[in-house]
Amino acid sequence: MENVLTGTNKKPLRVLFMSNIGVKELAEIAGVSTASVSRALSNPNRVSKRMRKKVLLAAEQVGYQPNRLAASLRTSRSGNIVAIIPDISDTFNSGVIQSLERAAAERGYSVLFGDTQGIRERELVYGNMVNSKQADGIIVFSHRLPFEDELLASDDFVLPPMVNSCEYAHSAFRDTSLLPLVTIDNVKAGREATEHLLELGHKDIAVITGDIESPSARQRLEGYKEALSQAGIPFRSELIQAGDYTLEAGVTSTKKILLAKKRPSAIFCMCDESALGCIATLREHGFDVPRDISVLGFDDIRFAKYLSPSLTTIAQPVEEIGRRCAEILLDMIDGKEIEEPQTILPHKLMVRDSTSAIW
Amino acid sequence: MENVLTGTNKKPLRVLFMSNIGVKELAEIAGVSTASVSRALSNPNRVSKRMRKKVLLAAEQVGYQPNRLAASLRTSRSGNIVAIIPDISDTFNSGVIQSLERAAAERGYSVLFGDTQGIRERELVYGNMVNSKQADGIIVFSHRLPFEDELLASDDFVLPPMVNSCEYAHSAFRDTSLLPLVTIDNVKAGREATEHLLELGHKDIAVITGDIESPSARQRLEGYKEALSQAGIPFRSELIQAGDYTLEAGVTSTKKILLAKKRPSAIFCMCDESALGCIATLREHGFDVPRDISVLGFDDIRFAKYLSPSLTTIAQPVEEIGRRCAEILLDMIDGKEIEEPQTILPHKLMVRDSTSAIW
DNA sequence: TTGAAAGCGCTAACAG
DNA sequence: CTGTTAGCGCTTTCAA
Repeated sequence: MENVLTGTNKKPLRVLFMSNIGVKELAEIAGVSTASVSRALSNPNRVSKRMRKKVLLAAEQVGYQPNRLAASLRTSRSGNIVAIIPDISDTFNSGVIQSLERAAAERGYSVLFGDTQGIRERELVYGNMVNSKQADGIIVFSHRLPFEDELLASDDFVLPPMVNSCEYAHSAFRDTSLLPLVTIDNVKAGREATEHLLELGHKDIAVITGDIESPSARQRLEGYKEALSQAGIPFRSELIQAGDYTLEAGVTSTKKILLAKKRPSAIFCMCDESALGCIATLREHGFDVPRDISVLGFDDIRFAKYLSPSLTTIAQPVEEIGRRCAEILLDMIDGKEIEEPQTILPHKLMVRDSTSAIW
Repeated sequence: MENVLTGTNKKPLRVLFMSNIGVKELAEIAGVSTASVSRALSNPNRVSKRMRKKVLLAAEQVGYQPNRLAASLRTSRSGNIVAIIPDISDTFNSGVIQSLERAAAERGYSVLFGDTQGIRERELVYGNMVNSKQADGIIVFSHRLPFEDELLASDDFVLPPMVNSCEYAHSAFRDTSLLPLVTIDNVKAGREATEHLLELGHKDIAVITGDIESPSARQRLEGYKEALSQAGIPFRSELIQAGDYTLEAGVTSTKKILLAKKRPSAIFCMCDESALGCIATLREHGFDVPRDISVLGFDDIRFAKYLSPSLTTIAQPVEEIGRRCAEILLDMIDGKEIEEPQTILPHKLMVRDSTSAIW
């Protein structure tokens, strides 16, 4: 199985993808030991300059490609992290993912991504990748821990390096208060969104929530209540529609809202995609936004400002959320102590054309 | 380093994440050989029922988790494929990715994704993951092969399992005619899009193209020319604006179009995101769509129909594209012969509200 | 600073 | 059908 690189010049029957040379062959070619090859390549400053040069040159010449699987097996570091995401095609998520991936790449890590569609089974599959050594850590985009309850309840089970993105994971079987997370102040954001509408003179403000199981949605609703209460306006539960952070929820919830006896003059949607569905539905039913009904979104997704009308919304620092998640997770993997588990990033109300004064 | 599982009952100083038991320990516990353990777990039908039962039970009891890295090293199958994508937050791409990932998961594969931002460097990094055995195959979303030209030019280098998604990769150094790809008939789609506008009475039809380097954009333009020529309308290059399949290109190209002496009555955008930017810009300049100018998109992204106006566009079978890409790639990895490298899927013109008759 | 050698955890001959 | 054993390609003691 010798080939051109080792001197034998007869054409091999079939050259596989690239020269399939390992440390051993490379060491032979360079005339050094495998240990030196490994060191020269992975710990360049632990060998002499000459050695380094010799090895690097040989590696270059034969197009040596280290087998990272073997290295991982030996070092028990896979160099992968896994991102567990309910829906990767969601515009807000994909923005976070993008910066996440970039930040991870900068530190030499790749991102495996698992789109779970919210299916428990699939969460478990991806959560298990750390067990099976395919990944060194996990970024969770949902509020559920990707492990069997049985496992979570066990004392023998310690959570692997893990970071929560934009959510507060909780479990009946495990204290998650120390789980690092990167998010915004959702209560405050919900309050500010509502205050904006109140300032415009709206009193009947409907809400299309995110997944009501999710702490982020509950917190935003909390903020809504706070703002209402501060303005002396009673909370009316019939104005609240349970959604799930999707475009479709925006559509169906809006239809329900339109059936109510007293129509609200404004709708606070807990994500921009829902707002998009909401506006489309309102238009379909003959209502103009914002003239007849104001709509306020959440996230400030990439094209919120290009919609018609451009969307008033709460901007989340997508890029920074992703980056911080990666940084914290990689720090954990490196064994660093995380001083402050909760990273609360600033949000910002973006006032555009989908909201207007009621008179 | 014995622990509870092996009988010693003193609490270990620190229990690592899960019982760190390997085939060897498991074999001992089950009272069989490591080979049998491996077989029972990976090739259940190659062992007796009793053996299977015994091993599975023991594995269950101790919470055995196979180290997939080790298995991969041994079998030289990583179980990963890598998707090389210019921009993962692009709505069309993320739709394809989603189904791709699902289809891969069904066959036991995970998807590593690399967002390249169109940067050559990063393409090479991800392309190299097959060399380093981290992935078994590649799905390329761009028209560039993710390998150094030097490598491509070399006879010793054979392409790894690879599939092109929605594009025709080409290289000056390598014949890519046999590279499997999954796409639609872009020429025909471009023609049909244009014909739709012609039928509505439009004669001055501007185009905002995709990346002009990309075959898909060229083909769509080809179709545009064909339709024009068939209608006896001369092609005018000043109507063509070079874009790059982004929202921002839609904005800037539209501004340029509006500066022209003779304003077109319709604009054909080669992707929906560009169309979104186009429409927003037209509106900003006081033009109503479709009354003043018709706009036609491409892709039929998830929310095209919810935009205002809802977007007339060419629908691509996103779900099927992703699935087919995965299937073909995995077949290649499994060594199956691919009978037909080109998979051309049907597209469909979706007529909505952003286009209308000129009179 | 370098080399020899052990072994990460698994699978796959091969032999029984 | 089951067990013994030899590695996959790398890193990392340990000794020189």
